[in-house]
This record gives sequence, structure tokens and C-alpha cells, in this order.
Amino acid sequence: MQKYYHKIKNSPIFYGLKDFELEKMLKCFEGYIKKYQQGDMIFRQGDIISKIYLILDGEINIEKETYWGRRIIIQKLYGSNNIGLSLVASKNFESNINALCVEDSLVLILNYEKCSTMCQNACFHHSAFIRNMFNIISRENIELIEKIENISQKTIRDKLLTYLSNESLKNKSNSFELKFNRQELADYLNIDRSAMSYELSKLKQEGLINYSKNKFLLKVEI
Amino acid sequence: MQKYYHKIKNSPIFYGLKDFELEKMLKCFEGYIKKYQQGDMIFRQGDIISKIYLILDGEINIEKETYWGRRIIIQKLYGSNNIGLSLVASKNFESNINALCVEDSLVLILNYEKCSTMCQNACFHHSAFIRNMFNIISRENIELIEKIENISQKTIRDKLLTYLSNESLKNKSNSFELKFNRQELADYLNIDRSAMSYELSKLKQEGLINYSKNKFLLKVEI
DNA sequence: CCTTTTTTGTTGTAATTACAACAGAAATGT
DNA sequence: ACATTTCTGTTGTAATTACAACAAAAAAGG
Repeated sequence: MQKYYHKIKNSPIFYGLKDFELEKMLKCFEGYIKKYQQGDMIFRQGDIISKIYLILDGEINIEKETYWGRRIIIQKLYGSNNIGLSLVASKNFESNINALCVEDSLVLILNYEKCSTMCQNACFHHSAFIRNMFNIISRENIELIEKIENISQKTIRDKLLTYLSNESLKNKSNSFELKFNRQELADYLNIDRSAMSYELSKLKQEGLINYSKNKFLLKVEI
Repeated sequence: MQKYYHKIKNSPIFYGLKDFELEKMLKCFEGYIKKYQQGDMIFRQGDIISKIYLILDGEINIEKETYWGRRIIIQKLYGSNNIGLSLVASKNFESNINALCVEDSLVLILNYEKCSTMCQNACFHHSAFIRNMFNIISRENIELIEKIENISQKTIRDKLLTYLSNESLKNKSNSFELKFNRQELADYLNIDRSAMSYELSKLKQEGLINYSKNKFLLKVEI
């Protein structure tokens, strides 16, 4: 466990703690580390969740399968993101999403019940921890709204331009690298991959964007 | 202010407080009441937010305007929902949404900074308050994911069936009343109103659903 | 280095949707 | 009760998209 302390201390939820403080809190929260392999599901739609999953390393897709069997990618999460937070904090403990490891991943698992109620020994940092969770889940919220903006555009072209523009803003640069491969991007934007590919080529031809592999350049203000 | 205490105490965020405790907290949080009229914007895209808005009464649409001028309805909020919470809790204080009053509304406004940091006099209920906010924003999060599920369906028919099925689940009944009018529903589901109207008629003809005005009956399991 | 597998791009066609224009119904105001 | 306005439903057409099938390029695995 100790060998992961530096990773854990880098996460926004435990930021700035000393080793002995961290140790105390992890005990408090019944924290433990679990390794997942590429392709593993951390949990699925319908699972009852009672843990908070803090991603220390790896890459995880939050997905949903429709009634008709199509995949929707809600978002892609990396180290220092949390999953399960919002699920767990609500009255309804049943997951409405799948958490799929796209790479081998390292996850710190905490007992939500222990996290959310002040412990007897009322560790000094507990309230800061709760505030941090709050910030994290808020950011999650904003990202979901951004996704809704992206997929709510009318045409494939508008979806792409809106998505790329938002990525550009987040990267504070008009050149940036996409985290999705083409199929994932299509599943994220809810469009057909080949139609998307066609539209990307057209945008490139028209000089609005440029790209090579996953490196993109947005040449226009949206 | 006092005359609103019963409303405030009914909200999940202040639930179960005694009058004198509530009074102390509201002072702590610099809380005040503001009345809005139908059509008023509580805040707009681009506004810098530093308050928490707790809806005591009324009806508010969370909307976004696309670059191309189309309206997206993110969600509809009623009394005892919060707006501005997730906006305010992030480092980035710039709103990415509009909050539009669809009816005359009554809003309790709190200073976020005061809410999120423990006050000197450390009122007993402050940590419960933060936990409540946490629960609220989590539920918000889950609703956003549900919206994403609804609008991520491939066809208008699938969007409608998924939406109606989710409403049915939330109402724990296969008959329920929609909170949206037709144009709003179309803007929520990101589809053309007339095409949606056409598909609704078809679903009714085929016997999958029934409706009259906003009262709907879902006759199939999705 | 070569083979195999995976990812990405291209194109034609059928299906779906947006849009416009209008009719009918319901709600509102007087 | 009537006129006016708003909301909902209907239909035809043009635009957009999904899908399938395949080609080309890149990555992975010996």
C-alpha cells in the first residue's frame, strides 16, 4: 500500500496530506488498492455500488448500453478522476453505467459510508476531504453538460466543430491531441463512424481543421 | 424572510432544522430571498457565478444556446432543486448555461464561499449541510446521465420510448404526466417538434403508448 | 521483415430527419 | 361568447445520416 502513497497524495481528493495523515484516513475509509486489466469491468449497469473508486492509473470508459444494444460512451476517465462518486452518494445505489478499463488500471477503493459520515475520532482532514469530493463531483457535472452540448448539435459537422472547439478551449490551444480513437469518438458523439470520417475529411479539405492521427488543429473560431 | 422558513425547511438541503438553527445558518451563509418573474434569466452563459440558488417555488429551465442559435433544454427544475451549485463549486466560475424562469419563481440565494468553508463559530449543522449539497449535486449528476441516455438513442422513436420508459420508472407507474410541453420535449430530446408529433401519433396508433394532452400511458416494457 | 489484425477512410444507397407550410385544437384575454 | 394567440398534429420534400462493403493505412506480433 505504502508504495502508492505518492500517487494517492497527488490526487485532488487527498492533495497535500502528510504520509501519516493519509495512512490514518485510509484506515478510516477502509481503503485498498485493486488492479484491473484491460477489458475488465469495474462495475456494470445494475450493480449495487457502495464504494468510491479513485483512479490512480490507467484509462476507463464510462459507457452505457442501450436497450437496442448500441454502445454509448459517456466519458473517458484517467488517473485522478473518480467514478462511482455520484452513484454512491445518491439514495439509489444501482449503477446506471458501465465502467470499463480500456487499459490496465490501478484503482483505490474506499467505503463511501465511512467517507461521508464523520468518524468518531473526527480526523482533522475529513471535512476537507468531503469538500474535495464535492469539487470533484461538480467538475464531473460540468463535463456532463459539456458532453450534452457536444451531442446536441444538429449535424455531424456541428457536433465535430463544437467538440473540437471545446477541446481547444480546455487545452487553451488550437492544437491538441484527442483522447478518443475514431470509433470511440463516434460513440461519444453518437454518430456513425464512417459518416464522421467523411465529414472530418471534408472539414480538412475546406481548410477549417487539420489533423494527422490524433493530433488536431482547429483553424477557425467557433 | 421568516415567512419563507417553512419552505426552506422543506428543502432537502436544510431538512430537519429548527427555526433558530436555520436563522443562524442563513446569517452565516448571507442568505436572502429573490423573486423572479416568468421570462427572467437568473443567470446566463458567460456570467460569473458565486452564489448558490435554491429554488423554493416556481419552474426553471436550464438551457443552452448553440453557436448556431438553436435552443437546447438541459433540464427542467422545480422547487427544492438547486441551480448554480455545480457551477459555483468549480474553479471555473463562468456559467455555461442559462437559467430561465418559465414561471414566476422564488429563489433563496446563498453565498457559496461562506457555505463551503467552515465558519468560525462552526455551527453544528454545517457539515450536514455540506453533505446534503453533496447528495443534491450527485442526484443532479445522475439526471444528466439519464438525459444523455435519452438523447443518445438513434431514432426519434427510440428517444421517445427511452424517455417515456425512464419517466415511467421514476414515477413507479406506467401512467404519468409530462412536465414538458411538446416544443420543450423536442428541445430536450434534440429533435424536430413536428417529426416528434408524427412519431407520437404513430406510437399511439400502434398501441405502444396512449396519451391525451400531457397524460401518458406506456403500454410496453422497454 | 513479413504477416496478421486493427484502425481509418471512401463511396453508394436506403432510411431517417429537419423544415416549411398549414390545419385544427386548446388556452387566453376581454 | 368571441377573437386572438399559442400549442399540437399532419404532410410532402429536401437534406442528412446510418449502414454496408470495401480499400488503404497503421499497429501489433512474431
